[in-house]
Amino acid sequence: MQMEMRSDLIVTRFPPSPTGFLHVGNARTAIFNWLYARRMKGKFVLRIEDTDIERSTRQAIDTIFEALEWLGIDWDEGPYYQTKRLDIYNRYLERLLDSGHAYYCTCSPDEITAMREKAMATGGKPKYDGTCRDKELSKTSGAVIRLKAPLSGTTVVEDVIKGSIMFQNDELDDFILCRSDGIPTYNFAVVIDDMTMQVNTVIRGDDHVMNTPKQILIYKALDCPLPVFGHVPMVLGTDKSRFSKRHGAVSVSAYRDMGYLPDAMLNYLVRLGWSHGDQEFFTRQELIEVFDLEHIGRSAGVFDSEKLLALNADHIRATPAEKLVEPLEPFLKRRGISIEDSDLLVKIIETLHARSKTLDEMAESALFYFADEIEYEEKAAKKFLKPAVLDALQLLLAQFETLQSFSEEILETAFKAVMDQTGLKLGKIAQPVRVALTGKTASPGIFEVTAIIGKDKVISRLQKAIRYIKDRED
RNA sequence: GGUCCCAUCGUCUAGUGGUUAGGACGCCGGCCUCUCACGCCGGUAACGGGGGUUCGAAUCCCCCUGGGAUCACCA
Repeated sequence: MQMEMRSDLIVTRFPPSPTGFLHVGNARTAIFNWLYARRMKGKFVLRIEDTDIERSTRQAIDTIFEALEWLGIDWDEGPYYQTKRLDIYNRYLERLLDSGHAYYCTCSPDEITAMREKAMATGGKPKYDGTCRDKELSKTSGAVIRLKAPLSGTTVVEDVIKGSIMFQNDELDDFILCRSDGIPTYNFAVVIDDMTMQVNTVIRGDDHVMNTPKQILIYKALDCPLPVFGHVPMVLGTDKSRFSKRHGAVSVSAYRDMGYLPDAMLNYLVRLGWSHGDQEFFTRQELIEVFDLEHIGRSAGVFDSEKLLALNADHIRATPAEKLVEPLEPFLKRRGISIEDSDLLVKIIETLHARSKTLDEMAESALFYFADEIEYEEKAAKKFLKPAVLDALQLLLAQFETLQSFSEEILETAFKAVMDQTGLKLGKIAQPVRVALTGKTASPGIFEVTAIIGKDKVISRLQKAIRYIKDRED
């Protein structure tokens, strides 16, 4: 094979077909390709495989772009669209026809089906029988173009992940390169695209291994150097079948909407099927620095949403509160809350930081800070808003009313004073106050909560609690 | 069914002939503590089966079993 002087620049690609949302499994192969390109200081190209005109939609394309953008995956070249490259495919088709590596076939779909069924019935392989292979037909409308594939010998896929995989050529048949409507088929378009886009590293899903020998045959017919192939194992659901809707959320956007951080998603998806010793947590930058193809595993992996959730919590915790303001906003807005004071929001986030596994959960937990009126959880009120704490609450209210500053330190001394006066321990006072201020039995620290809610609201919430207790006393 | 791939705790995995088989998620205890979390400490749990090779196999070979992928004018 002729080796022209090509640079050793690594070129990878991600070629989604726009027939739906971005599936996490596809996202993972996109991530592998992207990370490898970044790691190798190479190039990552995006290509839209829209030759299935029936099922491809503009909306799907936009959804995929959005999901990639959210994940922080950027591309250096493209997006290319296969439907805009028809003339390029035709040029190579001509070349194959001229060199005798391809031929026109006029067998009808019905005839093909018939020969396939016949072969099945007689125990043979359901392949095209080569009826038109040597007829040297010329172009006619309705004809397809087939590859004149070798009848014997072997084709070996040197896979960087799986090792070498050998196929007998007689298992393959003269598959179609170009459909009767002039649109190239997947296997042909992929090869021409990868070739002309200088893609030299093809990392893709396991489900493509059976296509690879066919594609290699096309490369060879064109006398072109082969790219490096690497087939990554599939993502499975808990029942070990291909990860799909019935297992739960499968689209990247769904996880975005549930309040996952893109870096957590990235981290999880990469770690599913790739490892770096015992390390579990990776920042985006770390991944770019250490990702490699050698440590991609050979076996399929089950998508574990529990682990993703835990990892998301880790990433939330590792993100400074200021950086969470923007991503959190949509989740607040969804609950009718819009924040003009981002300093306040930072303080709020700091109290929820270690307590939230998702942004959605964080927004939900933050609700009491903004409420005009606190609704008590029934059990909480019943357990803590009792006459026995009335004195303490009233004393605390009196303390608060005299306070000029509402800092955590000063608040703490106010609580101390009430503890001394009543002889109650902090826990006995903090819980009723917590219910009064948040409506719940669990919340961030009582001093920070009190400080953030602020004097006016704290006083009115305390007054409401006192009234509540008195009302029930009667 | 043909072809191809895969096989370590429930799950993600480390491991590349000699380890008390390690880590993480989950789960179960404990500590911390104003609640809930976080954090910390501890525990639970795995080499699918059978043959080889070898002084010695999770590691190498074969068979079986089990799982998965794919067999289109879809990608």
